Amino acid sequence: MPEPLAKAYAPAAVEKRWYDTWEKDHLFDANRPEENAQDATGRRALDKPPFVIAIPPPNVTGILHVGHAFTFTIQDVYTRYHRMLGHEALWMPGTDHAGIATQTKIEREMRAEGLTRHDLGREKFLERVWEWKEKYGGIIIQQMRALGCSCDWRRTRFTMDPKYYEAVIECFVRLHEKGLIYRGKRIINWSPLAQSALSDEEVIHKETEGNLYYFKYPIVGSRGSTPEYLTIATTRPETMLGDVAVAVNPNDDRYRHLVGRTLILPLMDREIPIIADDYVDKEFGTGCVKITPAHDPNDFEIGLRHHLPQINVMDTRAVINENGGRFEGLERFDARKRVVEEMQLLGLVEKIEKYTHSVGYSERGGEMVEPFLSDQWFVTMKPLAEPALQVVEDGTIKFYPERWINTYRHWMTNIRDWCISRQLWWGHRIPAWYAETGEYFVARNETEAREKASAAGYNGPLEQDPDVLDTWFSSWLWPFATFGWPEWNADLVEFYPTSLLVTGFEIIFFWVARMIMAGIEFMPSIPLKDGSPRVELKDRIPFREVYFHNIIRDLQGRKMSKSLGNSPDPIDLMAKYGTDALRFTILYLAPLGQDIRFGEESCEFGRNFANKLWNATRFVLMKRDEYKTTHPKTEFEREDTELMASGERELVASGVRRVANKRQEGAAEDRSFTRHSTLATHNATLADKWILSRANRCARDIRDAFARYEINDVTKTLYDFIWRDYCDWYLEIVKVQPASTPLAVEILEGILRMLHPIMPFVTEELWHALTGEPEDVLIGRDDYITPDEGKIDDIAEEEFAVLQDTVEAIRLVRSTLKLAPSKEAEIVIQARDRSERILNLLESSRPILERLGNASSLRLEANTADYSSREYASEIRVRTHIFVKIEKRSEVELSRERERLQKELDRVLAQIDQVAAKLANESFVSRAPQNVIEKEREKQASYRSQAEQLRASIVELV
RNA sequence: GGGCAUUUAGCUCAGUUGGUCCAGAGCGUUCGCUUCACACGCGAGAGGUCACAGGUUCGAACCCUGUAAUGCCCA
Repeated sequence: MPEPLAKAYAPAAVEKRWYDTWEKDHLFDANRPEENAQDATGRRALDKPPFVIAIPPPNVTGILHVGHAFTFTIQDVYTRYHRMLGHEALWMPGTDHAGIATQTKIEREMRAEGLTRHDLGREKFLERVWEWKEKYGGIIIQQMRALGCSCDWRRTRFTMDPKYYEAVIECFVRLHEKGLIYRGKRIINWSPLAQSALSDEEVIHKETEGNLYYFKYPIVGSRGSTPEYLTIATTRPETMLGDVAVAVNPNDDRYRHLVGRTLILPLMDREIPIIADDYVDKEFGTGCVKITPAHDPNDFEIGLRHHLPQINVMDTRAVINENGGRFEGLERFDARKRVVEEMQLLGLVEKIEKYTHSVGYSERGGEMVEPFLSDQWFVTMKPLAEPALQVVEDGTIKFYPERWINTYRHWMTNIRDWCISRQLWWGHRIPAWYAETGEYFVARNETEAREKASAAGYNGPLEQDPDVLDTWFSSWLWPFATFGWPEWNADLVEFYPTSLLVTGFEIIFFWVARMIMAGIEFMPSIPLKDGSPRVELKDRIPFREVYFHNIIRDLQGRKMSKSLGNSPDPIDLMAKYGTDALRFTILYLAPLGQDIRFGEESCEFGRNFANKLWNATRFVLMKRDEYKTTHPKTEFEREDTELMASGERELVASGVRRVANKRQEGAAEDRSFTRHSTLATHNATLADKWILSRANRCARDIRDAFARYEINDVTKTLYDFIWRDYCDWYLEIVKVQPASTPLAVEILEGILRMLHPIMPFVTEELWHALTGEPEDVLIGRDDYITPDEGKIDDIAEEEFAVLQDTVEAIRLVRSTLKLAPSKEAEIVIQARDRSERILNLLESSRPILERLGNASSLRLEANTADYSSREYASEIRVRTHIFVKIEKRSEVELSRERERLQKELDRVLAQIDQVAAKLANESFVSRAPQNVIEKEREKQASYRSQAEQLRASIVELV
């Protein structure tokens, strides 16, 4: 017998114990088809349909924040849900190497020791990174365990694992062979802090206050004594050192005559041409644009069109170099100041205006990005983008919410080439080897490179490109490289494409789009299970559904950030409120496609709910024990005896049959609330039918909400059903209707299963308390509840509503009379309109009315007589009229009663006016559907009689 | 500048294909309760011109148009 439950739920011990048990029992471990494969074609190795989620790998440097807790909870819920639905559920965990973040972290550490990476050299530096990774890289994985994540930890992957590394290199080589990777001198986004190139996606544009400087460039060969000038406008004066031309629009009449002439570039005293180009906006500034091909992407394009030189005036630290003449050695912002000062001294500054414009900043380092001309590697994106757009457009991959298709489409149709080289050491080194001749050879390794070189007639020394690849260039392979691509294996064949991707929309370009491209591009090399080629797009895509969740904000709507200190540590929250509480709260607050406002105190909500569930179970256990002592021959016992006789399974004296290994027994699938017995269906009272109806309605609604990825709806539906229906009403009724105890037990057991994916710990604990199952039988292996829609009973719900309404009316009267709950009262209930049906209904639920209304005597009658308002306080409802007898009432009480009734009367009268107006409206009567009109008529009649009775009562009170 | 969202009770949000629930819940608030699971609780209240202006309709929180505010993405 389990220990009696404590009075309040204390999560800490429970969580640790169950998580350990789950891991020990391999609950999270998906079947390994490669171990079971029958033959080389991997003939169906899984006996269940797979459900697979590949985790968006967190940075190996990361620690868990609330945003992680949110996204991981969603993934865990779906994984556990599908596991219980009978799928081979696999949640594939891992981390990425986070090139820039990790390298800067280590470098910062080394700076404290007065070291730079160059002091160590590449090899030693990488050793140090690996050491660090081994030591601290697992923190977030441990934290995910605390969160309850049911990942298959045996399969944990890291983007720098040797096999994964090979996959990345393979991908590079194949794309290069296909001509989709090229090396070139282009303007890229340069991060002076990281000393590396960034992709367009790693740059954040922010409106920034700055100045627009108007500089005068003297025109060569000006006639007359006064020099002629052309005025250009720029936000980055320092780049003028690298100017090679000034451009005007060819249709600009102001300057047309000057095209072809030259200017003196001040400060540098260089002669530069005036050119005409369509790119120039006549309206902006003066209509004259300085052209600096080495420091602006647009100027770069113009430079190419006009065959202009590219003068790079900065080094990689954004310090002016030897091309900047006497400005050499100045940092970019100092250079800006000096340039402006000197131009002012020369009298060449026309004006300086305040100007707000968009400036790029590094997503990581936060510093201003410098457009920079350098040799980098690029992926040609257009050919990859086309099919990737198609599969989303045609629904082969579904987005939730759907509207993200627009964003996706926009990016895909305006896609630019992807700069994938990074000037770092930590990452996948670019597999290109350079010859002294300047030629280069892309190969899987140095040996292969040498072969290629000698085939090309070169046998001299080779040097590998020092740069590494963008981290995203490895993570775009995640959904298949984690399964061992490019090698064929049964895992890959069984589990790819994955089922669901759960991620934030902020990485839709970084990652989602690119994974789709990579899947389509690379998966054709892996044949399908039956050995046939993987040609169709639906077999090549990396996932079938994408759930974009939004970000978590604080209660003021601000983004969570370390610097604001408004980001609570999930580990603290779990310790304080319980992991289940955190999980439940976050999900409850998370409508699909909307930001979530979250504060630490929000967790009280989930904690209270967990505690409510805990106490409900305590109560049910208590009632069950009572029931068994007073009903020795109960359904429980009967069932147990029968089962024992049949020798089918071990029995527990719990009222809930053991379900362990049920699937293996090939028993008929019954996943409904009443799978354990038929006791719920015979002798069912109204309340029994009602709770069964509500339970199945709840099960149906959450199934639908799961399918729509409206997971907050799932939690809301469960919360309302469990607290409002089951606890508030049904358990109260069990107190007066002990015969309903077995059903209450069954419903509770079903509740625990429905809730388990969301609150895994408390439900596991309570389920064992309820069923008495041994530790190795887990709720997470049991079946999820399947709604029995035949049990959804509208009539029972409608009838029960009358009962609820009547009880609430009694409570209202008692409350306004300030009758203490301990004080019993004489109560009369009349069925209005002499309704036999209502009368019978109330009669059959008499004990409930007596108990919940706390009546010493209860009379039920058709409305034959009115009771004196001076003796009886009353409340009128649509179906019933309630009287509560009062012994002696003061004038104050009488007037309070009168007030309440008057208020009700006013409301009813207003209703009558409304209805009357409708019915008097000829177009309503002639055009509205018959049933709507009918309802209005009924309403009118009902309101009228209510008003009548209210008036009568009031009159008596005066 | 383009696009996507949001705007309902003091706060956070529900509101299903326009017609019942007098527009709901949680938190907060007021009143009353140690009623034999739960004070992390129970019962009863107060509190909303459903952002604004038009339109469609017999009927609009819901559909259409416009405006405003806020947020995000892209340029």
